[in-house]
Amino acid sequence: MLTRTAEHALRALLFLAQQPEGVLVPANRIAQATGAPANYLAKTLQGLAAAGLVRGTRGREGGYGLVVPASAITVGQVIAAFDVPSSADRCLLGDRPCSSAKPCAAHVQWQNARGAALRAMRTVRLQDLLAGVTRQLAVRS
Amino acid sequence: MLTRTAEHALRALLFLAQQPEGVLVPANRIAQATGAPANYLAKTLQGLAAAGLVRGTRGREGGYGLVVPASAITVGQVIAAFDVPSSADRCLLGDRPCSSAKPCAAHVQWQNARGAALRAMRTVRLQDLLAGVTRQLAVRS
DNA sequence: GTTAATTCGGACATTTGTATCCGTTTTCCC
DNA sequence: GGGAAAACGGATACAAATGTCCGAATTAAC
Repeated sequence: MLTRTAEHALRALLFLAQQPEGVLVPANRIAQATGAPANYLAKTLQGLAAAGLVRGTRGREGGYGLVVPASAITVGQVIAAFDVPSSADRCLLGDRPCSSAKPCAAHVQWQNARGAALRAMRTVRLQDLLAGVTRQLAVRS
Repeated sequence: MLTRTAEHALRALLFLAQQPEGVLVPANRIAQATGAPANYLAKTLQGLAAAGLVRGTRGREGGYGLVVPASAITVGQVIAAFDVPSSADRCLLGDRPCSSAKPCAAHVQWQNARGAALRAMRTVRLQDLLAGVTRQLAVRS
């Protein structure tokens, strides 16, 4: 369902979404809070930054923060930020290449099925997952 | 969406579903028809046999055939036959373990979202993907 | 300025998924 | 019974994902 990297990313984003507006959290702290390997999460966060979901600020008192509100980020976006450029879709039936232009007999049905699964992920926003979570107070050490 | 192994498996099953009832097809032939690496597909087919979806018959004139009709196999089953025993679901929020018994705040929402995506795959049967495919005649060399 | 805290970026190590190879066993055909 | 065709099953090789390490570059505090 979720690649491991995307799962780390999702946790990190959910954690950031619980921070008060404008507060930056360093990668180390995020890793500690979400239980992700710190060094790897650092890379993952850079990926999220490249995708425009978070912004990293260097230097002392720096860290990461959401660029976009949690109501505007879907799980589908998070997944999409980490999947490969999608290997030129092979035909479900046999060897030949399969495109919308020259579809195989199963093409449309398969597209529909995949679409339904993706839609399910695209319709869930981070905010939805946080329903019932009381916004965390700003507690800095 | 689909792991590569599951994709091979799905193609193999769809190919078998197009065979006339009772006809066995050797793994080599399936691999050739679906464009999968022959040696690896052999292993994959053993997995499908273990899952009870196909049956392998040894010896000359042997091969693989569906155990269950295409109308009774869902894409979800094929996926499930090849994913890991599902690493004890970690909580979406933070480090602690998360279960239905002691759910985190995001637990229910996340379960629902995953459920919707899985349901989309479970509702697609192989037969649905083969709509519009004329059943292939038995042409043995 | 100097120092500490932080993101950046590359190089490397480890693990897991994918693929290959080869011998063994079973079964049919002659 | 002997040979060929096939599924089994283990050992190994390759590739990609995941995780680790370390030296920059940047920024704020003092």
